[in-house]
Amino acid sequence: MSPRPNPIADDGDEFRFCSTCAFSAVCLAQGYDKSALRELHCLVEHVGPFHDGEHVFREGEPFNAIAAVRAGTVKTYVTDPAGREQVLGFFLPGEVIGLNAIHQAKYPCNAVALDTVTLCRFSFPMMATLAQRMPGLQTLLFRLLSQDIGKAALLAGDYSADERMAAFLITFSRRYAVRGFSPTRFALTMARTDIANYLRLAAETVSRVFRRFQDEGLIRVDRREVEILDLAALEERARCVLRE
Amino acid sequence: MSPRPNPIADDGDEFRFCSTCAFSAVCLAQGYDKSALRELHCLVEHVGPFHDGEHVFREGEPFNAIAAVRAGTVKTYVTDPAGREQVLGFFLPGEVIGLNAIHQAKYPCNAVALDTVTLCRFSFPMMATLAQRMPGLQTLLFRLLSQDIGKAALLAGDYSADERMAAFLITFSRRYAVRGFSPTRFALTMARTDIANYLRLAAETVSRVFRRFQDEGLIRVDRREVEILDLAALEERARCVLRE
DNA sequence: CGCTGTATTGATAAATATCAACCTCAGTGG
DNA sequence: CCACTGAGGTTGATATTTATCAATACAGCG
Repeated sequence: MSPRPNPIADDGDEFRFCSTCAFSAVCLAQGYDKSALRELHCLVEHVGPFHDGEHVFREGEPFNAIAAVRAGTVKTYVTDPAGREQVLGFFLPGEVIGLNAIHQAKYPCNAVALDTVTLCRFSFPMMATLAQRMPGLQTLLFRLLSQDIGKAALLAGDYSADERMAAFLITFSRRYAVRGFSPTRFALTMARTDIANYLRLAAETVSRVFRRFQDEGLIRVDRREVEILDLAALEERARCVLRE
Repeated sequence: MSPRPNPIADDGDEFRFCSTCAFSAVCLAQGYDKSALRELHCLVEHVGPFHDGEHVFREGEPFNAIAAVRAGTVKTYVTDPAGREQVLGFFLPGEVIGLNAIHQAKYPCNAVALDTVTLCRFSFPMMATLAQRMPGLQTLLFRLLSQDIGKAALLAGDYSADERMAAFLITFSRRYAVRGFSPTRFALTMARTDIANYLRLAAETVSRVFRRFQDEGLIRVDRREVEILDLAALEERARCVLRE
């Protein structure tokens, strides 16, 4: 799919989580004993791989588990009654999908693999029960949920195509950086149409903004490979979206 | 402020929550005994009134409590580095504000009263602790948080001015209806500029769409009073946003 | 009454979408 | 090995939506 290997979280084992996983810090940081650790591990089920285009879940399916992306990229989207697709988000290794399904007890959107995806699936009912006894886990869940409210609101604002594109690139840069990958050089795993749809732009506009950014020396784009040449300048453009 | 009295939730007492409050159902539905009920009540602090334009909290302030709106309307918004305001949402009686602050332990946005607002404030740390022993409360919190992720994503999509305005009116209609008020006749408590900003439109566009809807017989608008004349037709226009 | 802030209306401008053509690359199969 | 093919991407010309600017209306209030 992409010219360089996809970022992949290192696999966990019986006593360690995958290092990039959102849940990895819970036990250790809180100083839980081995039995609590093991209990949490019991909830984890490694699933996949899902291949490019395969669905992880579909809108309306009963919800029973959230999942941390272990490798690959997941796209979530909905389709309106007229069949128009609306991309809701992209999820990289270490990020959690399915949190928006708790409310209705069924998935409110579709989730599809953009490349080869593996997941760590956690039974949500069991996790909630365990969270009763593990304040740290409960706190983590509250935080993850709260964080997603903010994320969803980020790009909802009224910003120009340039501002949204810059913010898009910066968030990916940072999300890769957190997981130990280069913040200035990465491969976008999604098509231009997906980026466009996510940012409420036409695919042609995405092309044009990429070109403009390249002509201005901000980035270098080759197919889906992106190199950020002037991170500071790009951040400056994204400032109003990211509010810094 | 508005020509008719604002919707107000009936006050709770030591043993009952305000009837429209999101938290009212927790105890009774779960069959908790009086002591648990009293514990939850101990967390509640009635605050306000806040008057039109007064801030309930401001961006960056330390977070320690979520609050259910008891009366009035709260607007949340952020301002970007250039000083441009971005309205994030409006909160009616029974709805909960502050959920997006858990993540960073400080409020990520401003909250301001649009009319006379009273709140029931709940200490979040205490609530989280109590939720350890009350599965129903934990579940409610998870649900409220999850729900807000979806709400934030609703209007983030790429829809026309008409579609967004229709969806805006329909959601208010339904939210009032849930609280026992007329779904077809209500007063908008916010200015046109706020509606416009929230929907990523110019205030002039809001005026024009209102006029068009009125000319088409969908609604009747007089200042901030709205009457929905053809609910079905309006819902039809909002369908793609609400996905029904 | 006249002021002030909010809302409406009309004319024009700007941003972005749409349409159409073309390019490029990775497969694919002769 | 190489032409064919098709999906994804780019580019240019034009259309459309919505914003912006400017003027006016209108209610609320001292």
